[in-house]
Amino acid sequence: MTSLSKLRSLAPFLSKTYDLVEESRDSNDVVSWNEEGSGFVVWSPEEFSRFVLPRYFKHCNFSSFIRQLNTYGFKKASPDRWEFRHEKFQKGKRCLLSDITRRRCKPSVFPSFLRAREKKSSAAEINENEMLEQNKMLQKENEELRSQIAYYGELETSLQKLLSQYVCSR
Amino acid sequence: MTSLSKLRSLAPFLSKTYDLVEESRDSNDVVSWNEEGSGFVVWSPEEFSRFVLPRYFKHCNFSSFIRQLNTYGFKKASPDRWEFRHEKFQKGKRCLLSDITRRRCKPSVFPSFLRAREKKSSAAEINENEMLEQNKMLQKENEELRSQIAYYGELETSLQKLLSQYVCSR
Amino acid sequence: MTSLSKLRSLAPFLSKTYDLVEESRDSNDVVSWNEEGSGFVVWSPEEFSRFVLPRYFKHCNFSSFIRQLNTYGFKKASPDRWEFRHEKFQKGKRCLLSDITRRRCKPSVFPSFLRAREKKSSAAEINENEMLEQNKMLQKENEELRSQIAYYGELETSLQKLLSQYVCSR
DNA sequence: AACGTTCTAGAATATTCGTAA
DNA sequence: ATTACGAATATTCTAGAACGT
Repeated sequence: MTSLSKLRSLAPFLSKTYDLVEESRDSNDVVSWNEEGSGFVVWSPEEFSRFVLPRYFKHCNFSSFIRQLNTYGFKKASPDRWEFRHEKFQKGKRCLLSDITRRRCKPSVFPSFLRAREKKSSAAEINENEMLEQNKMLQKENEELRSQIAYYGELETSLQKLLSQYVCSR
Repeated sequence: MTSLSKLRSLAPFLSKTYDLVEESRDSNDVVSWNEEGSGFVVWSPEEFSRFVLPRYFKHCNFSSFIRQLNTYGFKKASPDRWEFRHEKFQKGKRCLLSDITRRRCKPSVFPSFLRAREKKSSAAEINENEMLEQNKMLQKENEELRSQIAYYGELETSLQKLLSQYVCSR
Repeated sequence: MTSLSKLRSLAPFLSKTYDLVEESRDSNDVVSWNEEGSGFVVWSPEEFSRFVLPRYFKHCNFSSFIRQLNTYGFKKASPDRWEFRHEKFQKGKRCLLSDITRRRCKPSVFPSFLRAREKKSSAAEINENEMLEQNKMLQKENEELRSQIAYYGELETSLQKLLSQYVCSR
C-alpha cells in the first residue's frame, strides 16, 4: 500500500482541495468538513468562488471546481447543500488522497484495443537474468488483468441494457 | 452548415494574441509586429511575461505562451530574437486568423503504453537496486489490482443472481 | 557499478549547477537551496537568466537550463515555485553528484550494426536499459488499469443504488 | 561519442462550455 | 432544475530531435 502511493504522484487538485478545507476548519463559514468528517461542505459558494478559489487555482468559477471534483470521483451528497464526498477524502486522513485516481476515457473502447495488441518478440535473443524474468511475468500478469477488465467492460454493457429496461418499465 | 471556415470558431488564443500585438503597436517596446508585418517580436520576455500575459491569459509563463504558439503552428523566425511567424498571422489581416488550426493531440484510446511498446526509446540510467525496487513495487501493484478485480468478480456473481431474479419475476 | 560511477567523469553541467547554488547561498535571493537542502529554488527567473546563467553557461535562457535539468533527471517539485530536486543533488553532499547520469539519446536505427561490434562489454547495460523501458511501460499499464478499476468501482456504487431501489420497491 | 543549446512536441492535468441523463 | 459527463482548449512539465562543439 505504501509502495503504491510512492509510485503515484498526488494530483495538485487533491492536495489543494484538502488544504483548502483544512485551512478553513476554524473560520468555518465558507467551507468546512461535514459533521462526520466524511466530506466537505461549501457553505457560501459566492465567497468561496471569490476569495478561496483564486488562492488555490487559476480561476474563480465554482462550476470549474465542481467539474474537477467529478473528474476525481467526488459525488454531491445532498440536494440541499453543496456537500461533496469521496471515500478516500476524509478529515485527518490525508494519506488516503493518493488512492484517488483521476478518471480517464471510457473503457468502452477497451476490447478493440485488446484486439489490436501484438507481440514484439525482440527481447527473446537477449540473455535472461532474474529481472528480465520478473518483467516478463509482470507483463503476462498485466495482460491477464487487462482481459479481465475487458470482461467487465462487456458486463457493464449488458447490465446497462438490463437496467435501462428496468428503469423504463417502472 | 454553409461554410466550414465560418463555422469554425476562432480559438481564444489566436484572437488574444492578435489583440495583444495590436494593442502594443504604439507603446511598442515590449511586443510588436515585425518589420514586414509577417510576424511579431517579443522584445522583452521579462516584461511581456509579467505585464502582458496576465492581462490576456491565466498565467505569467513565457514558456506556456510559446507552447501555445507551437500548438497553433507558429515558428520561431530567428535565433537572435523572439520572433514568431505563421502564414496566416499578419498585420492588418485579422480575418486570416480563422484559417489557423490547432494541432490535434492524438486520439487517446489507449495511447501511451501502446506506442511505448513499439519504440525502443531511451531509458533513464538507474542503478540495479532501484530497478529491483521498482520491480518489487510493480509486483505489489499487480497483487493489489488482482484483488480488486477479484472483488468485482464476486460483485458480478451477486449481480447476476439479483438480475436473473428480476428477469424471471417480471 | 559503484566503481563505474566513480570512474565516470562528472558532467560539467552538474558541477556548474552545484557551484551556482552554493555560491548564491549567502549573497542574494536569486537562487538557493530549499528548506531541507533536498533541492534548489530559483526565486527570480529573470535575474537568474540575466546575471547567473551567463556566468556559468553560454546562454541566458531559462528554458535551456530547465532542459538540461530534465536531461539529468531533475524534477520540478512544486507548481508554485521554480524548485527542482534530484535524489543525488543535496546540500553539502557534492560527492553524490557523480551518481547523476545524463539520459542517453535514442540510438538511431541506422548505425546500430556499427555499434554492435563495440558492445561486447556493455551488453549488461543494454539489458538494463531494456528492462528499464519495460518497467516504465509496466508502470503506465498499471496506472491505466487502476483508473479502469476505479471506473468499475463507481459503476458498482450506482448499481447498488439502483438495485436497492429495486429491492425496496418490490 | 558525449555534452550543450535550441526549437518543437508529447503527455498529463486544469479550465471552460455544452448537454445528456 | 439538478447532476454528472464529453470534449475542446489551456497550462504545465518533460522529452524528442536537430545541430554544433
